[in-house]
Formats: sequence, C-alpha cells, structure tokens
Amino acid sequence: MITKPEFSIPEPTLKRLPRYYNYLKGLLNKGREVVSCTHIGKDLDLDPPQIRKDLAYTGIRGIPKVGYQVEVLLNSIEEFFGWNSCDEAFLVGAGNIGRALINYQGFQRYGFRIVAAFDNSPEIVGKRIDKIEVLPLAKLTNLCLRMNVKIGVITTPDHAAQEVADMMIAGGIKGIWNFAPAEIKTPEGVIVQSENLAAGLSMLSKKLQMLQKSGKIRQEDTK
Amino acid sequence: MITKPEFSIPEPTLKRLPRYYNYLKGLLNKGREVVSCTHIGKDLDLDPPQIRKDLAYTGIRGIPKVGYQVEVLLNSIEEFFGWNSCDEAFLVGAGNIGRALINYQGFQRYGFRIVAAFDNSPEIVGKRIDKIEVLPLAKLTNLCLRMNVKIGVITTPDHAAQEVADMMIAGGIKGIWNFAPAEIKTPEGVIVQSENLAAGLSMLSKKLQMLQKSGKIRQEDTK
DNA sequence: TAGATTGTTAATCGATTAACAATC
DNA sequence: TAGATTGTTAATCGATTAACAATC
Repeated sequence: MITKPEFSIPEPTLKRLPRYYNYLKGLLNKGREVVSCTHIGKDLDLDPPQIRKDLAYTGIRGIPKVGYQVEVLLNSIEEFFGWNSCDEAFLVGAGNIGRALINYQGFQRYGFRIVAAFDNSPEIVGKRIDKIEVLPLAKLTNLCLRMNVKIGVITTPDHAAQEVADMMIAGGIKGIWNFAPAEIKTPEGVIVQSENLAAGLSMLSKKLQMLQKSGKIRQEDTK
Repeated sequence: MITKPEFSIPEPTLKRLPRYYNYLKGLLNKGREVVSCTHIGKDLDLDPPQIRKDLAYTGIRGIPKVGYQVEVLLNSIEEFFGWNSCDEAFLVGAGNIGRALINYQGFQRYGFRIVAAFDNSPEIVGKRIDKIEVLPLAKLTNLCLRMNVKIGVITTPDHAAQEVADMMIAGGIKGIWNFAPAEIKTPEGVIVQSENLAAGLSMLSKKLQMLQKSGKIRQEDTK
C-alpha cells in the first residue's frame, strides 16, 4: 500500500523555489547579504507570508527584524533539491529539441546531466552531439539497467512517446521528463514531468485573446 | 480601472484543454466518432465531471446517454483557442533553444508562426535558420511596430531577458513566451508565459527523491 | 525602546470531487 | 423502459491571504 509521504510539499511551492533561487543568485551577485520577504515579494510579485512558508520547506529559518541571509538561503535551496550531486539521464529523440537540450549545458547546475542519446534513424545513430554519442534505440533498455540510469528524457515525435516510455520503464527508469505532446501512462512509482510547450503557447494566446476582447468591450462601454 | 473579464477561465482548465485535443486527435485517427467523459477520464486519469466542465468552457454540449462527437469537440477546441488563424511572432536569441523552436514547424497547428529572429552576436546575424533571417537586435522595436507583431519569444541567456522584454514592450508586443530562467517585469496589459524548464526538471528530481525516501522509510517500517 | 520582520494560526478563496436530477 | 451519460448544484479539499503574537 503506497501512501503519500507525511510531509508532502505543495506543487506550487516546488515550482516557486527555483524562481527564488534565480532571483537570490542575482541579489548575491549584486553583493547583497540579507533580504526580507517584503523585499522579495515586491520583486517577484508574491505575498510575503507565502514566501516564508515556501522557504520554510527547505528547512531554513529567518531572523526576525533582519530577514534571511542570501547565501545561506541559496545553499538551503540547493541542498533541498540535491543540486550538489548529479543525476545521469538518457535522452531519446535526437531531433531539434533533443539536440538543444544536449547542447545546453546549463542544467548541470541543477544536478542533471545527459550522458547518452538514443534514436532509431540510421542517419543520426553513430554521430556525436556535443561529445554525446547517439546510440540505436534498441540498446536503451539494457543500457539503462547496466548503467543504473534513473531519469529519461523524451524528445521524440508524439506517436513514439509511449513506446519509448515503456522501454525506459523496462530499464528501471523512475522519472521521465517528457517533451512530446502526448499522454504517457506509467505504473505507480514512475513519475512523469511533461513540458507541454503547445499548452503553454495556447494559454498565452488565449489570455491575449481574452484581454483584447475585454479591452474592446471596455471601449464600447465607455462610449 | 482594469477588471477581470466576467467569464474568466480557470488556468488548470486552459492547461488541460490542449491535452484533450491531442487525445481526441488520436481517437479520431483510430476512427472513433463518439466518446464519453467516463472513457476520456479513464485514459487521461481525470474525473468525468471535471472533463465536462472543462469542455463546457469551449461552448460545446454533449448528448446525454451518448457522449460527445469527437470531430465536433476537436473543432470546438480549435475555435476556442483560435488555432484556425495564425499569430506571427518574433524570436530573440538564436541559441540552442531558439533554433530548435524555429526549426520545429509543429506550432503552426496551434496558430503560431515565428516570422523573424533577432540576435546581437555578429556571427549569427545575417544568417538564415530554416528560411528565417536572423536580424540585428537593434531593429527589434521598430520592426514590431512596423509589422504589428504582438507576440515575442525570449530564448536569450538569463541576464538579457528583461532588456529584450523591454524592447518588445516598446514595440507594442502584448504577449511574451519566455524560455529564459529569469524574472520579467511587464506593465499591465502585457502577458508573460514562462517555460521554466529548470523548474520542471527540479520538480521531477525532487519528487523522485521524495519517492525513494518514502520507499526506504517503508522498508525500515516493515523490518 | 520602537519598528520591522518572522512564524503561525485562522479566514478566505478557488478548484476539485461528490451527489443527483434531467435527458436521449 | 432501463441504463448510461450529461449538466449542475452542493460539499470538500488545498492553497492563498489575512491577522497577529513572538522576537532580534
């Protein structure tokens, strides 16, 4: 019987913590040593009590009247997410987005590194993308097991996503970072984080549409 | 005084609608003509009443005892988001992710097309990426105004994001699709949709970490 | 000390879930 | 008709916001 961990952390908090991190990093570079929630809230457009709660999840305590020490806070968030140690990941689908993720080194700061790429197109297999070799898809499951890789990235076309996910799961992968706009079914114990860019884009354009419509209504109202 | 539109649509609904769309497209390809919320719910792991509410926002009505007509539903979602007409967008930052977005043609289905790219690196300016010319950043604001472009995509490094956003806003851009892991401040009436990939990745690895920890605790418990 | 800030408890708000009448 | 499904209203749940005591 699988139950929720006693101290489950709200998802919105999990999403905000990296924002604080980026922001605080900027403050540190400017030489700032201490910061209050009021101050953070003004810059990030969030309520101070919420920030306090969020930060408390990382185990840190602020100093009344003073605020939080920027450097301590940064360390606290780093440790909370485990960014000091590095997770190795396999990527499947060496297309546009796949290659971009491989080339982008920035995720190493977040304890994440792509160590191999897989594809089933003979034109791509065997080539190298930024020192990472592209291997045939058939080797995926075995290599997952052999190298004990626990995170997989899916950057394949839509229709291949589920099949690739199944191969990953067979290889013991527990976390899937999915960029394909497809539903992925996984057994309990395997987590999927989908970056549905089309959804993000659609939200943006819909909000824009609504804003313009309400603007027009307003214009008519003021006639 | 700006007020919310009378019929504001919940953000979770906005995020789920494109999921329904993808899923229904798959059903249509399989030749399915009618589908019930119970059925959708099973495949997408959602509660049927929630699906009904979500779909109702697009203005569609189902048929009791029967369900929804797949094709009608698809059209309804397309129209809701305005995917039949195309928004033109400018992209700034022709790095890895920027180039991937330009090369990826798939967003045209969602009424979105990148018509020009901008960068300030002399090595890239003047080149073409998939028929799209890379222009010098200095031309951004004027071209926005001249071409009446309303959507901007930011794929620059962190530190340049705010400056680029300001140039876009000066050019009359109303919606910013941001891929830089940075805070962007905008005046009222300008919408930002941030795709914070680092945040998604961090959430995934944290959940994985929590899952493994709770698993270990359980093992100890059963001793 | 007075003021600012933290940390926490209570109230509010919004979305999800449950219940159920209406309907082809 | 009976069963399945929709659409809607009410109950629940969780996160945000407000209020306030504790503290350097």
